[in-house]
Amino acid sequence: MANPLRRPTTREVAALAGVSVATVSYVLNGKVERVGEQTRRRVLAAAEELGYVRSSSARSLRLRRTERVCLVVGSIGVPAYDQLARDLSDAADAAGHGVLTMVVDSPARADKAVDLLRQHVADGAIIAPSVPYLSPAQLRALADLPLVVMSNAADPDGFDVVRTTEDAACAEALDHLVATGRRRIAFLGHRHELTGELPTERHAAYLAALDRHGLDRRPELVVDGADDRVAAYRSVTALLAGPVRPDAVFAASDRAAISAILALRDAGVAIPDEVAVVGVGNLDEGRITRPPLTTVGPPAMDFHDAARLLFERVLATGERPAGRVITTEWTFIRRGSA
Amino acid sequence: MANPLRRPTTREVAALAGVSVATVSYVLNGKVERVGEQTRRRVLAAAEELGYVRSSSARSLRLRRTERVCLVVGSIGVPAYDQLARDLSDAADAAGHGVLTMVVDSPARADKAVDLLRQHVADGAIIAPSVPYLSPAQLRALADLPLVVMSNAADPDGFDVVRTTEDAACAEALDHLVATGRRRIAFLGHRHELTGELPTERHAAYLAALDRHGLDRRPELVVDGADDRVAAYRSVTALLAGPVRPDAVFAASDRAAISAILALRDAGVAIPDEVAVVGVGNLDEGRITRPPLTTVGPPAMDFHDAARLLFERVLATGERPAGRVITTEWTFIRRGSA
DNA sequence: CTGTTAGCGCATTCAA
DNA sequence: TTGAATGCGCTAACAG
Repeated sequence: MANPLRRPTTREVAALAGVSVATVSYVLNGKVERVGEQTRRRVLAAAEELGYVRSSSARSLRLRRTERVCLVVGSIGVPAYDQLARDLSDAADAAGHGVLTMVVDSPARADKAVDLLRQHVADGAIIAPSVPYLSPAQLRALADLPLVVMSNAADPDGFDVVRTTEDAACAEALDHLVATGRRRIAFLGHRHELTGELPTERHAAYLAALDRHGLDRRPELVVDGADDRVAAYRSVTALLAGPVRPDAVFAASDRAAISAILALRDAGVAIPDEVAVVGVGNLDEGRITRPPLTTVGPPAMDFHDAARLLFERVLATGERPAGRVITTEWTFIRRGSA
Repeated sequence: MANPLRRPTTREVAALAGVSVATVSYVLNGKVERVGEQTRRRVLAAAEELGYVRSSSARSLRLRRTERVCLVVGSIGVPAYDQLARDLSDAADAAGHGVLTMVVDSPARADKAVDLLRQHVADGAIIAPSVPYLSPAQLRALADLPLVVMSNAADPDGFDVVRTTEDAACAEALDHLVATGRRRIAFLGHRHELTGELPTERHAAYLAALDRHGLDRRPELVVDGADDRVAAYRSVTALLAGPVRPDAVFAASDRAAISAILALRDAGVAIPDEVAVVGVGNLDEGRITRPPLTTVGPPAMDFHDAARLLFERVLATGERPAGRVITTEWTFIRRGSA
């Protein structure tokens, strides 16, 4: 198969430098106290000359750790993940670790990701929010690995959990819609929310709010679009031409909510007078829409806590910490669109 | 450091099944012809009972390959990368490989990525388009590894290159702007384009077009925003209030161009009559703006070719293929905004 | 059909 | 301060 490209080994470096492999290892790992300055320089020169690069497999095998962590996301192209990746990378840099990202966008990929993680491709992992397709059983299968799960659906079980109060915040947003007279509230969901296989909070919050206020559940008002700006735009446009004209749109993502605003404006619908719009996520982008987007989310995108939890686990030397829970406060953020 | 979680090994599985480690290996690797059905089942049962998972380090060390490939991107949150990740994952699935993604969003991260790649964390890699911070020298340092570089700035040198004709397409777009009477064309660039450290085609195409048509280069018309929708919106808004009011905006990304359209509309500026807008990338999202976005890009997002090149290299058994070049046709796509 | 054995490249103990 | 020897867990050649 793969061209097994031969790379120089410590043995060859040792030979060239006229020392033993042990000495090479000491030099390469900065055990300065164990080797003389002369030797050190000779080894470094030899390594340089041969273009030596250490083998991560051999090193990980010997060390029983990879010095890498993994970020598991549901898709690339989600703005919030960007910040998560940055915050995790910062923490990883500080710990001298690398960061690998895995994209899980189908059940098959979830299996593959779990396999790789169990095979110890990294020393720990953060499961980003809203990675569907990863079942509780799969999470449990990973519990040997230092793990931080960002989900409200998970309970700590050998791993840490980072939660949000989005449930309550969504409820508050929906209550607000009803309190301001909205009766035909549309829901713009993620694809996996609409198939009904995977339960999700935002859809559940929507249904609960309807029930709580005695409003009818109208299936024709529940449409697709939260993962895809174009789909969201089209869904809302279609809604306006449909049999039940909504007087509010509750979108499961800010991206979808922003598309909804564009669609409504293009259709000449007044926001929020005729149709109110609420998103979820508190993207910065919501500040530049007209009207500015009313949403539900954290006050600021900040994932340092999650990263910290992960590295506390990854670097833990003795007993593993018990499963911890951190809760990030989400609130209803009222701007102009509702 | 890391809790070196002890996992069962083939040896233990072998002991429990009452066979040798070789037999376990045969069973686990599907060498059906080498082992009897009875034994096979016993081994599988033992592995199951112990919760055996193979060690990727040990396996990679022995095999001299990881059965993983790497996707190197400049940031998460770029819509085009989404499709690239999908196309690469499809090819990887077919080859039984895993996909790891690395985010390179600073020179330091570029170094780290190059290190990991050289340490053979994967059997090959695709460098996505517009990953700045990766120097030609670093690319050369990686040339031992099967590599596909998506860049117009690179020449094949032990690796394959996937190019686009965006140069010509940008030129055509800019010529069109000038031909339709635009004289004060603003440029909305990526941050790394504006610092001047890293040359980029789109900025170069912009400057070349100005020169070609004898238009003044006006530094105040060159602004930031191509990486960030909010920044783009603000840049354009600021431009409208500035000393030199543009009559066209050439944005280095469609995301920025879309923000430009929003900003112009919010300011009551007619598009394209008063100000024309052109983006780069041909995102689907450009179809839902008002007016629809005029852009430069490929007819469709499709990265199968790049993925194919990579796996041809990764799976190549004999001689490595010489560096190949594939060129993707980009065109000027005229819709409503210019 | 199954077992024995020799490394893959590296870090580390123990002697010198 | 340095070197020789050992083994991390796995696969594959060879022997039986």
